[in-house]
Amino acid sequence: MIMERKRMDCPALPPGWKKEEVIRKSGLSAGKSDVYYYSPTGKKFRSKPQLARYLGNTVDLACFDFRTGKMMPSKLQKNKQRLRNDNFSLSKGKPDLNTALPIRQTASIFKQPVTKVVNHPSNKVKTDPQRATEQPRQLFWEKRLKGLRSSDVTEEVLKTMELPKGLQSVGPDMSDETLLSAIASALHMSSAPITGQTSTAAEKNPAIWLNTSQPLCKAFIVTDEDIRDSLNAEDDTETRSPARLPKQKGPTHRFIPLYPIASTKAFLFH
DNA sequence: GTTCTCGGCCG
DNA sequence: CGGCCGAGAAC
Repeated sequence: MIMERKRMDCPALPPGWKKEEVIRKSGLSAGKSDVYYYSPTGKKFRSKPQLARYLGNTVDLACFDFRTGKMMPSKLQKNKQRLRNDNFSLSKGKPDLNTALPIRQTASIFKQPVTKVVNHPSNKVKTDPQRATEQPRQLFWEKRLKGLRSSDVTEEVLKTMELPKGLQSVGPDMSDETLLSAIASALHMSSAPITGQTSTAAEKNPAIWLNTSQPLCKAFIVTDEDIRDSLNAEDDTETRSPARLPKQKGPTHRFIPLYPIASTKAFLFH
């Protein structure tokens, strides 16, 4: 009579890794269970530290739950380090969303917020009330969103989304992953229209011409058809299909979000 | 010898 | 209470 001795595939680990749960059948701890993992070569692992030692940097186990075998983003919050908070919460926009984005990262080992001085007794710069509330942002700060994933309320890590081919990245990191993070963040941070980088100069030399209030993507066009497709995709929560490639002809609307952003706790940050 | 299993420590 | 690992039992 073989109890649950199946070696199950473990999707959170690289292909070939198996997980096994063994119920203790006697002794004081009868009924408890032990969890083991098997590498593709068959080596047995019986603790998370042991697993981490073996995998090294190849897999980030920070949010890996050894017992369940799943990625649990809440594990990240373990850090007793104070949450750097609310540099963005003062800004207008979508206050109901619990999203704290990374603040400026400097060459120093400490992450330091910065304040823009817009008026000072010894200078004659006029206060621009519109700019005064705006937080200075680090150029290409979106790069640091790389590797971070969103999760739903059950803490399942969501599948990533495909982006329309018509969306193109700008800047030093052209990966789709960062592009998606940049756009999603832009939608959360402000109710202002998302246009992408409308200046073509930004594409040629983003370090100089980048509009930091817009995400790191080229300007794009959204058609009526794209909007219809996007709304249809909303019904299909399982296979959330990507919005279609923006067309360049026909009646066009700018400034429409391409996706209904998944109703999640959005991005969890380290 | 290796593998399996439960005890028990420690956080 | 649960994760981790030691060590005796089983093979």
